[in-house]
Amino acid sequence: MDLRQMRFVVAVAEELSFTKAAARCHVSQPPLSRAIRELEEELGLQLFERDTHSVRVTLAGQALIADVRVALSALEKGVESARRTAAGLKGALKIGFGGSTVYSLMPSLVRRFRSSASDVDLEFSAMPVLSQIEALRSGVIDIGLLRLPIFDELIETRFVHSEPLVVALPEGHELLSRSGPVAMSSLRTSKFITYEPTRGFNFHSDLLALCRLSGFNPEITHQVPTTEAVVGIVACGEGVAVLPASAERLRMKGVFFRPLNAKRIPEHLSQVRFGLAWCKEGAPATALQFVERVAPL
Amino acid sequence: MDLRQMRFVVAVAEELSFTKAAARCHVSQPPLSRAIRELEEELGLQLFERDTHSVRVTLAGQALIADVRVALSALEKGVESARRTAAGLKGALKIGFGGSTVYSLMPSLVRRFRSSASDVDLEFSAMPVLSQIEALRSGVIDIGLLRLPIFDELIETRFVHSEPLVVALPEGHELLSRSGPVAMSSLRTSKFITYEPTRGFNFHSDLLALCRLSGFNPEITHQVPTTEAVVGIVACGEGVAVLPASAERLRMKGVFFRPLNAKRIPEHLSQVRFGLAWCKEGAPATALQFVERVAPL
DNA sequence: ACTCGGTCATACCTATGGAGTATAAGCATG
DNA sequence: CATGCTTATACTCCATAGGTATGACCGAGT
Repeated sequence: MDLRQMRFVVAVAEELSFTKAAARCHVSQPPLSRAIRELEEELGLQLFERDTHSVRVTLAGQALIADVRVALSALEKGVESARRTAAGLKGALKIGFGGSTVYSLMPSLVRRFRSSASDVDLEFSAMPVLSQIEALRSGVIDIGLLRLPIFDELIETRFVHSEPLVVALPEGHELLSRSGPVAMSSLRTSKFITYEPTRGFNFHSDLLALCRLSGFNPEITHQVPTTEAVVGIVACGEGVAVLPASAERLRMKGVFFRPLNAKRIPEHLSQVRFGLAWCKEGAPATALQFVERVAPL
Repeated sequence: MDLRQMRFVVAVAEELSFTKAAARCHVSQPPLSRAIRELEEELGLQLFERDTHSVRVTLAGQALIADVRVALSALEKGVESARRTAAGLKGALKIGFGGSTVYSLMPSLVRRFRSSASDVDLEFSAMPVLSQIEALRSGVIDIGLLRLPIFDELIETRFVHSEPLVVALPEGHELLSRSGPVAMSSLRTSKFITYEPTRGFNFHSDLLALCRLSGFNPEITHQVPTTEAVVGIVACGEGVAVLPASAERLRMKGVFFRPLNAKRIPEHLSQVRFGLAWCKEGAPATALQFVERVAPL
């Protein structure tokens, strides 16, 4: 038995006519007749009862055809499934997210992706940016959601959106008496809480640049890995912090946020850029699909 | 895609080697390599990643192969199913049973058949013998369980077993004072209850022959269609009845059974023969299978 | 009753392509 | 570096799927 015979048999069973079935299968009638006769001989079973004017399906034929239909549709499904897998619309995708991306970037991106690629099984890992880069290289994650820029020759990135900076001030801080943006220079005497300086994650150095631009070197009292930790320590009254605006969503008792006055600060310092990262080589199709669906060029 | 390619793909995925897969498929390696390359080209998808020393299945390949396996096994199942259907081991079988066959013949035959042909859907119809013959000819039933002999040129029969005759006597009948077999001649003065005389069903005429053999003409007071009715009317005290031994299983208040003394009675009259009947032409395979399983020659 | 139109089966030819053998090319392992 | 395994390529042969032409058969319609 081969696929050709399978399709022929199904067509004859549906048309109850060799001629019509042949037309449907885009072959002439004699080859179809012969193919079916050969199949019957191969199986040693009569599948159709036919005389010169009518065709009936035998019980054995019905039994066979029911399963042939199943086989044909499984095949069709398989091809479609393979296509979707190759296209990255089906399969698995491991997403790493870090820093404050969870507050703004991740939910909207994942929702957007899910709505157009519902067959992809997502797996999430919260991890700091540095770990993300290593995780990308080792295949632990396929896509990283993180702060840009990243400098790694094996990693490709794409910008998604940027946020202004805000200043987190502890309850009782003198600057809270005035409303409106806070100038960097007015933080000259404050103590700073910030992220740990890690390779590839440059928020720390950006803070130093910001302060120097305003003519002072910040006094950094604590360096912790996560946004939650930074804001938590600010809440303790230990100091102030400069953070991406989405950190404002972390409503924590004892902490108030003010926009940072961005006048006279170059954009690459006053805006935090977020985006995607993936391996240039060996990234699964789902990752590339994610990139294109979520952040088309 | 054709079946050949499907089998090749599955073999390569399982062996992770073109050479071994080719051996398993009983072809040499080059045709297999080519077939798979052609399939990949046809689908526009890479199914295997291969270098000169190792073969890996791509994600798309895995997706395809999963469904190909389903298709292949559906096909195998279909062929098997068709074979069983053609052989009469699968499908439907309509069984008609009549008279007293339900007391002995039917349960044992059906159990025997079920144990060896569990895929056949049975359908039962209780019907008198005459109706069975017509039902067989019209295809309402495929197999009849009935009293033999049947004389119909389109119907074939096979003997299964025979029973002796018994006499059903109403409570208070004089012959009940003695135990042991009852001679036909001692019923000379009794009134008789018997089956309706119907074409093809010859119990009635057999009773007349029995009585005449003992030198009397029976006085028949009631003629009813079923064994239950005959025994019921005996229970009313309206007369006696001669019945197949299995009728004894009809334990009815006011009725007692005695063996019929079979001495000097020819066997065709003293024994009731039961068996199967089916159409000589056009009987479904399940009916023929039933006959051979249940009453092999 | 007979012709006509439609059906499925048969005969035969052509050409596609599947299978084989021989061989090359590439990468591990010793 | 050589050997031995792998997969890929080149080329030939023939089995067979497909086509055209035709035959056999049956039902419908005149």
